[in-house]
Amino acid sequence: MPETPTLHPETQTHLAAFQRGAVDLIDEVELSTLISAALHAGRPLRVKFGMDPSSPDLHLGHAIPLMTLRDLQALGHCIVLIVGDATAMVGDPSGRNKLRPVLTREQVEANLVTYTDQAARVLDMSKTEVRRNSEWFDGMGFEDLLQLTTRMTVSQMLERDLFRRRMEQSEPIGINEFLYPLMQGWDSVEVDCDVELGGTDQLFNLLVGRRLQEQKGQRAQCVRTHTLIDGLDGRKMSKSYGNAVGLMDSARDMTFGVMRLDDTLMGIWFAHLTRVPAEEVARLLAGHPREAKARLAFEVTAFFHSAEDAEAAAGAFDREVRDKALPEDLPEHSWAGDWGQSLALPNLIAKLGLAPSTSEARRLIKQGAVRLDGEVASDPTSSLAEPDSAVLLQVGKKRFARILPR
RNA sequence: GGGGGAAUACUCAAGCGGCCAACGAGGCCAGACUGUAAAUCUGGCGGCCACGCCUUCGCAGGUUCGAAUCCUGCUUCCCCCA
Repeated sequence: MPETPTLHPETQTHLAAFQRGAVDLIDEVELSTLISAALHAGRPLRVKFGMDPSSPDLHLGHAIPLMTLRDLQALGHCIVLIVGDATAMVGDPSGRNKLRPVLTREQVEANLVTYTDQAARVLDMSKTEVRRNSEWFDGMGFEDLLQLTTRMTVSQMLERDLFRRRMEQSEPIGINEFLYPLMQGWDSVEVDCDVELGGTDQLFNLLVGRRLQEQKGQRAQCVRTHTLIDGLDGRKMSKSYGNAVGLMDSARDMTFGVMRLDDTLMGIWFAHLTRVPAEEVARLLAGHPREAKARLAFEVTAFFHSAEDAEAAAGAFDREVRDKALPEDLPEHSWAGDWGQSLALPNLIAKLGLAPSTSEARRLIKQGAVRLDGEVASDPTSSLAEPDSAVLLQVGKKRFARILPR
């Protein structure tokens, strides 16, 4: 980013908060003017951020913009969180090549609660303005809707690469999906937005806001996009890929999760999810990757939990994974009455939930993944007799159970 | 309104009427190796009272000794023309 030496230092500080981690910043000059004007007038900027009410489980990918919003909040700006309850009934086409399922109002409300609970781990919700866009869309009549649609043409819509791609691949595009960018843009008009934040996949939608505001005679909002963070394995982070670390995860899960991160992604994670100074990050990355990652895991975990919890989790990781010791809180199961004198090993494993089916359990046994008191049990036809003392059953590296006598 | 296509396991995607629990890829699981990963190598991925049995290829029927493969109807989607 080119420094602009003529800026007032305070303006510079505020601008830096927007710049940090930004991919697109439209337009930087506009924004710095806006900032200094706001500072001068002693008014906060209205920074809009739309939540996606269709996926209530937040993960670290979602934390990236929230961290920025947090910084802005600390600088005194006003965060306007838009709950797209009206848009949710349209279905956001972003990032999906398929039509999205449409949500009901009830689902949206339920998701909103979960969402804000989670966002509160990063943001000060008491200082956050939460608006539902049904506030203005519910009252809109058919004529107003038509008016809205006249503001853009089909070819303008098709500029969006996602739509174009879907056209080319003969995949369906619902007419309602064209409404989505318009609605999102209209939100900006309604809340008199100064700056809108969104993922890089949102750029098109964000720019529609500029267009609509100008058409309505408002000052066009500035737009700032952030990286969509990759998941642990480099693919887009998503719960459905199982490569995500959730914001509500326990300190332990968070630490263990981050430690699974691909080495090459550590730099990005440091930059976006921690506020460790850049020089220090560089130093860490130059050192042993394991140390760097341990630090990353600590920073992230400590932020969402506490330094103590993070340390404890790090300790557990070292013991259990590095030193291959047993976890401290092994699930314990007593020998059940209806298991008889002895039970076939595959069935036992399935009953304890260590494998989804006896068939799967058999495979695991054949592959040498199962240990009884540390001894590999590789015969799927073997069975375990009711024990007189605790027996340790291990399936793979992560699944354990202690079987106790009745 | 007319015409032409498509529906297969988590995803993508093969599949001559028998040799199909169904090629392949991704993904996932396990083992080895490691710095926790990644990469690499190996094996596996419907279920069960398990050398056998049962249920799968959009849904419902039918033809056949035998169907994911043929026929009929239905449902959903896509494309083209109007």
